[in-house]
Amino acid sequence: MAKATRMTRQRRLILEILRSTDIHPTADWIYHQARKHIPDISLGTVYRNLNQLKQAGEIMELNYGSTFSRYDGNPCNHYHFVCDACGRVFDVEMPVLSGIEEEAARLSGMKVTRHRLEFYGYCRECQKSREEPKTQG
Amino acid sequence: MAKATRMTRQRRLILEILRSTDIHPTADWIYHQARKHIPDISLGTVYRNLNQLKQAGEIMELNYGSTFSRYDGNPCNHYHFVCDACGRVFDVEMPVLSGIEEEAARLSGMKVTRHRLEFYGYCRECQKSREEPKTQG
DNA sequence: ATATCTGCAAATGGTTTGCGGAGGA
DNA sequence: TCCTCCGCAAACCATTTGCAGATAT
Repeated sequence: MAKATRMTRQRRLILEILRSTDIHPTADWIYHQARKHIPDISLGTVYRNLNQLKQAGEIMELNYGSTFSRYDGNPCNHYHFVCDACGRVFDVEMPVLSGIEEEAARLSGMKVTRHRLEFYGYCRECQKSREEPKTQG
Repeated sequence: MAKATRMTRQRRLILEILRSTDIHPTADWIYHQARKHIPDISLGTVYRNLNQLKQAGEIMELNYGSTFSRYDGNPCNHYHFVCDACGRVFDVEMPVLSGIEEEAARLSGMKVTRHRLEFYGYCRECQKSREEPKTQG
């Protein structure tokens, strides 16, 4: 049977923080937010709870090329856009592709249980800042 | 102007190793293969060249949830399957989705330059080993 | 009551980097 | 020639973990 878990102050706070933002924060950002409410919470506790919540299917861990993970409080599958310039992650309001997991399963012979789709490029802000300061060619 | 680069023995060997396998190896695996031909090659050199080749668009770095990266000698976009049990990465012979980057750009307002699609589940071998040793309920 | 969780701090481990010497163009 | 690259080894840094005390249930 599954191991029993406790809803501690720390775990509840971390989940609340993650559910109330859409910036896909890093563990460190969550840690600093959490310290505003529980000043002596430790970074280890943040990581332990993020892993526990992930295993429980309450949140998702995102790892898109950077040296650190970001976390998403929305556990339902959806797609992301990652800015190559600033590294920020945004949700893409696109309907989840239907039938694509079945197609991948048929083509590969694997048992497919989920899929992940990400887009890369430049976000609106970074597009702008690339246009303005015309560097000499 | 772009920085000049040299095709050293080490770089050529690393690219050859990566081009001649489809197992999407780790840096360490590449390092051990390379040592068979250049016994005193260093892991640092492997990493430096992998990064250089990646920047040159010759190879791709894959980071799918594990604590380490895997590398792909095929620089053209294609899709992958990652086994949740053994961690191995396989190519999926599925045509690249057309028009999806444009759709994401339209929906999000971002400048989309590329996308990545991954499937997760259990590979053929791991499906088998999950069926056989019936654990008692 | 007691097994899970916490804060603390040290350990881990994949990856990066500074250095002085080597070698590709 | 000379500038990029190499091997070596130490540094880096996000994440994990051992421990002893705290706490949710």
